[in-house]
Amino acid sequence: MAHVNTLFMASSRKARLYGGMDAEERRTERRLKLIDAAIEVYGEVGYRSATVKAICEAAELTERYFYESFANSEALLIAAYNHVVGHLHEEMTAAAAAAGDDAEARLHAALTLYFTRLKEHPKPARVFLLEISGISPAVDAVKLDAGRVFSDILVPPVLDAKHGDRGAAATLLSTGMVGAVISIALRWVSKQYPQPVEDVVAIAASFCRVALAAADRRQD
Amino acid sequence: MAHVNTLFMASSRKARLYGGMDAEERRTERRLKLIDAAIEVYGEVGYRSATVKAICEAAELTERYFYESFANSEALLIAAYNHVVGHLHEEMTAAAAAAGDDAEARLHAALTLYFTRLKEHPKPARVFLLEISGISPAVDAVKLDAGRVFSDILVPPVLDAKHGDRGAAATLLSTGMVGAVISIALRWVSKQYPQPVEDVVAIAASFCRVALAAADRRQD
DNA sequence: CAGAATTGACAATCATTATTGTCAGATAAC
DNA sequence: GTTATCTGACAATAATGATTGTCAATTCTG
Repeated sequence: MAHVNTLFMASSRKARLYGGMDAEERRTERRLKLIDAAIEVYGEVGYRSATVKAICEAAELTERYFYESFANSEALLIAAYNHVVGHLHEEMTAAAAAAGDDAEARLHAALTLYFTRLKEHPKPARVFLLEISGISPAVDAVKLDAGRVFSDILVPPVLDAKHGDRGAAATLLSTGMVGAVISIALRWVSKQYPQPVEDVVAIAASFCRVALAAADRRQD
Repeated sequence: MAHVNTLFMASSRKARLYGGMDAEERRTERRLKLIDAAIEVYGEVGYRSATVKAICEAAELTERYFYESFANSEALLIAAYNHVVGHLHEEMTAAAAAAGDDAEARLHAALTLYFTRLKEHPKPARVFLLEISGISPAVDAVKLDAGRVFSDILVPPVLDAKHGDRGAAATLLSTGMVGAVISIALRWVSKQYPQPVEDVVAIAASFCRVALAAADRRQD
């Protein structure tokens, strides 16, 4: 941000063009290239062994641009994670919506999309299943948040009428459900997809049904 | 090992006593002190920020003795993990055995012991729930192994008569079950035990029942 | 007590990588 | 073509912590 020419920002005139893009476009392009490179490199060697230098080389950019877009390594990990997971969650939501109103059918559709994408893209899969664990409190918080979204897509929450909030038991139920699904995914991915998608979906769904049934009971 | 006086090892004569202990006793005592100190320090600041120096200070030993007992930091983490988890598994097995023959009752007893210990010992709990994730392939393998043992205690495996092995689906089921229980434990611990033990046990058990039911079906 | 083994304190080395800084060459605007 | 801006390569700095080495003090044996 410090690099932007603040002198001319206020005027309506665009910044100087390079390769047909103005300054801001170039910056966001570089940012995206770094995120893609990060996913690639994390997928190869893991976050912990991924040096800033290696990521920059993969992105065909120099360290200078790394620090233009990210405060530090961890910020890039978080950005990459949100990039991958945000997109996946959008797709899952769409798949669930397309499956109609039946909770079972929606669950099945969302899970099928999830495991299908996991199989199609092993490297991003690695990023958000493996690399994200135990880095720092900040990263943990991001992961926790994503878990909540994931859970809400699979089994839409039933709000406690009294408190306008979900109860403590419901929180543990979705935690368990997400933990089960992620663990299954993790093993499936790291064993290089031994079972067909449908089989894995069926097993994952059986754990989701625990939360689903509890939600139904709470509805009454 | 290189420090042991090999010249006199072969003879039946004990090594020189210090503080009433012979050389080997002193070594294993130091090793244990290091493991205890590691659990303490990991519990305070986390594995990642735990320096060798800090652990040695907590153990009231110097770095020299660290490298006498462990090749590196990671080796100590693994030893500490196995120490904690091994003991816990023994207790769980005993609790299950004491509960008789009913699968449900055994499951309930094992889970109750598990969550009770978690609450009694927050620091060791941290070590094997949090600190163990994503350190290295070697550590992951240790964790995977412990997961298998944990699963077998909760829901004893039904072996496939044909292959003398559990099927692929059964593996994913136990993975999911363990993932659910661990995730629930993780959140419960990190939120400082908001619910009573029985409630948490009940929720965890509902996920275990998925695997239990599947095992029963396979039995027929 | 004399001598050997053992211990504790601490310095020295070594390795790794993030982060900042410099500068020459490339590119666009006028 | 000239100048200001932007870019890429790479060096310099800094910080951290693991690992090894040294040496004097302590504790045992005979």
